[in-house]
Parts: sequence; C-alpha cells; structure tokens
Amino acid sequence: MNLLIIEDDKVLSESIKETTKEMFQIEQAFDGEEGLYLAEQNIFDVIILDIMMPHMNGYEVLEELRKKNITTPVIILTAKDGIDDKIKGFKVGADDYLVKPFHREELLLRLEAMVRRSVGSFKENILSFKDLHLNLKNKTASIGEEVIKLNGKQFDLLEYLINNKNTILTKEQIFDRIWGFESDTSTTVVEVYASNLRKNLKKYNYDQFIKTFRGLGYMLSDGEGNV
Amino acid sequence: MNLLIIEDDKVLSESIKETTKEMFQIEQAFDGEEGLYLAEQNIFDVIILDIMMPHMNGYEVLEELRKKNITTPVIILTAKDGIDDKIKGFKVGADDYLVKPFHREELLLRLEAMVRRSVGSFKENILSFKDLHLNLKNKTASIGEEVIKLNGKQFDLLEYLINNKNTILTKEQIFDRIWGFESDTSTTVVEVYASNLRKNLKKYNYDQFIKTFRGLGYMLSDGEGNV
DNA sequence: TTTGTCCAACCTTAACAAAACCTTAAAAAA
DNA sequence: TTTTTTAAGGTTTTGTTAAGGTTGGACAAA
Repeated sequence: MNLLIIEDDKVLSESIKETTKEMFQIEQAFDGEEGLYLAEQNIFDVIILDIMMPHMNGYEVLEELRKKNITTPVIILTAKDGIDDKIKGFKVGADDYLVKPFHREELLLRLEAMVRRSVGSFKENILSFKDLHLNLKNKTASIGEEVIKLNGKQFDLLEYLINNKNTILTKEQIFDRIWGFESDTSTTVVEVYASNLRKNLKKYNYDQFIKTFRGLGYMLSDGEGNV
Repeated sequence: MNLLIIEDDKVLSESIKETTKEMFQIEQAFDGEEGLYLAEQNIFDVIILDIMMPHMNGYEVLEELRKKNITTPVIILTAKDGIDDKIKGFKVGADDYLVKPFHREELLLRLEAMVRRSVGSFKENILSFKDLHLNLKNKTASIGEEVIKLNGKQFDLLEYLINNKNTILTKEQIFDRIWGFESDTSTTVVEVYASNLRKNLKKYNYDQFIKTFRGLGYMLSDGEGNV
C-alpha cells in the first residue's frame, strides 16, 4: 500500500510519515512540482496533499493530476478552513479534506476508509479450491480460463464443500443447508447433486477431490491432509 | 442517483432533503430500524446517517449493514465531535464523518466526492458499457453513431445494470430501485422490461450481455470478469 | 489370512413435474 | 399519443423421483 505525502513543511511531513508508516510504504515530496511528478507515476494508492506550497500550490497539483486522468484518491490537508477553500478543494477533485490541526487518529482513519473503498471495490468475492474459483458475486465457476456452467444448487453445493474442505459433511447437513429444514424432499437429492457436480468437474479431473465416506457423508479433500 | 437520509430530527432531515434534492432521489427514515431496513435493499448510492437515535443508534445500523455485506458509502452526520466518536464511526465502516453544525455546501461536496468515486463519472453524465453510451443528462442511449430509443424505465434499467455490471441484481432490487418501495405493481414488470430492453438492443447484438440467472436475477456481463 | 457372498449404501440416468422466465398483446394510465 | 401495467400462454431450465447398476465392507468358510 503506497502513500505519497506532498507537504513543504518538513517537520509535519515527517510527523505524518511517522503516524502512517505502519500502514503504508511512503514517498515524500516537498513541493508541488515534485509532488505532481511523483503522483503522475500513478503508483500510489492514496495521496496526502498540502495546499500552501511555494511555486505550485496544492490546487494546481490536483487539477493537473485530474486533467491527466490520474484518479488516485487525494486527501487535502491544510490550515485553510474556510468553506470557500473546501469548495475549491473538492471542485478540483479532492476526495477528502482535513483541517490542521488534526488528530493523528483521524488522519489514519480517513486514509484507511479511503483505501478500503478503492481497494475493496477491486477485489471481488472469490472462493478458491486449487485452480477452481467461484465468483460469489456473479455465481460463476471457473478452472483456469475456462468457465464451468453450474446451476443454482450445484453451485451452492460446491461453495459449501469448499467452505468446509477437508471435513466430512453428512448428507443431512448438506441437505439442511442447501434445501432448508422444512423442505419435504428426501435427502437422496444430495446424491443426485453430488453426481451432477462430479460429472461437471470430471472434464477437469476435479471430480476426484469429492470423496464419499460410506455411512458418513462427503468431503472435499485437497489430498494433503489425509486425516 | 438515490440518497437515503437516516435522521430522527425531522426538521433537520427535511432541511437536508431540501439541499440535496437537486442531485438525488431521496428516501427518508426517521429511526435506526427503519433506516436499516431501507438500506438493506441495497439500492442507494449513498447514505447519510445520524448517530443519536432512539432504539437503534447509527453505529449499530452501520455495523449491521456492513455485516450483511451492504457496502453503500455512508457519511455519518452527528453533533458528537470527539475523536473517540469518530474512531468508532470509522471503525464500524463509515466513509466520511461530518460534524454538526455544518455548511450545506460541505455536505453537498462530500456527497458528490463520494458518489463520484463509487459510481464514477458522475460529472460527465456519460455512462458507458463497451460501445454503448448513455447520456444521463438527456436520457439518450447510443451505440457508435446510432441513437437507440429507450423509454424512461428501460433507460433506468439499463443505467442500473451498467452501474452494477458483473454483479447479479435480484428482481426485487431492480424493482425497488426503479419502481420504488411503495409501488404496488408486481415485480414481474421487471421481466417485461428486461424483455423490452433486450429487444431494443438485439439489433446491435448487445442483448447477449444481459444474462438471466434463474432464481437469482439479472446481470449485465462483459464476459471478462471471470476468475 | 485369504476368498467368496451378500447387502446396504451409494451412483447414475432418465423421465416427469414444477418453477421461473419470456414474450406478446391488450388494457390502463399518463 | 406514448408509456406503463397486467394477464395469459408458451418456453426453458431446474428440481425431484424412481429404478437399476455399482461398490465396498462385514462376515463366514476355507
């Protein structure tokens, strides 16, 4: 996680570095031009930007950045607390605006919130077992590049198995989980679905990992932890 | 663009509604439980959340929401300005924290910054999916040079799908988002609109990207986001 | 210890049933 | 008029059941 601090006050810059160093890899720029140059590399996850700096002020840096389509989240950190300053800051493309003096913790929290969102939206909800990946968001399964078509309950079954890999699940557990307690179909459907799932995975030789334990149930085994 | 205001002070709630109504469609909740219920529908672009409310306070609402994987951006709006309160707010998952009393403009700016990031290109008014472009300002759709005629709700549906591409949207979500909670028509209209939309996109072979997931809902897929 | 038999548990398939969804068109509303 | 909603029939997918085949292990006899 990379943070760029653009701040001409070296004492403050160091102090910020100190408070944030546990969460980020840090680069520092001590004037606007240097800051802009570094930010343009587009390798940072978030930027802390001071406004009042010699030569090129923070507004100009940010405006230039956005003009160049660098969308890195920027938090403005400044002593200017007038509403007009804030308006200007947001208008040129800031994501947050924090007034000096501030609490260390608040800066950290705001950085964290910002990063959580920009990183979090990228990472999808993926559940994996070896090279088999389930995208929980759009209910698609894939092995390597290839997409495997699984219908609703087959997907649910596989998800349940992966979530409990290397532990035996009884047919009753599986049934209650996927079909629901009150369902009045018999638990033999589980066998049918296990069969269907195996058939769909056979092509990729992943059916072998679904092991059945007579009288006990099923287990998805990665073949390492042989009980 | 949908905004949910969770605030028990009706005067303040109305005042917020007044300042934001040009930018958003607004729903109001006047206590925590109602707010949680509405927020769970997951159809809002941003939520304004008060902390001190009877029965269920803002922290609890937000914590519960995040627990349920609802990641809608939340801005906390409260009179509590202690650093510990802010810490608590961010820890439970807030994206921003604004202390009362506040400037109207600042709230607007922060809302805008938040939405700009999560929805993207809020300002440009153009929403794109491959070569299909929606001009949000005048509600026209086009592919390449050619203009596609879409009536109101068809356009809304397409907009909602694009904004959530590669994630499955249930018919209920779509319905609540486009027709509104209090609408008393049935959710089967969603099927009709999906059908109409597909028909209108068929000419350009874009109907293929609207995938239906039986028992789950619909998804606009660009066919890349597997794994 | 090995071999053979038997049975319960499990697998697989396919047919049928039942949801879920699509499409169209007509009625209603704006 | 144009757009929205409702309703109805048709289509497709998925869920369920049942039947016959297969397998593994218990157990007894060699």
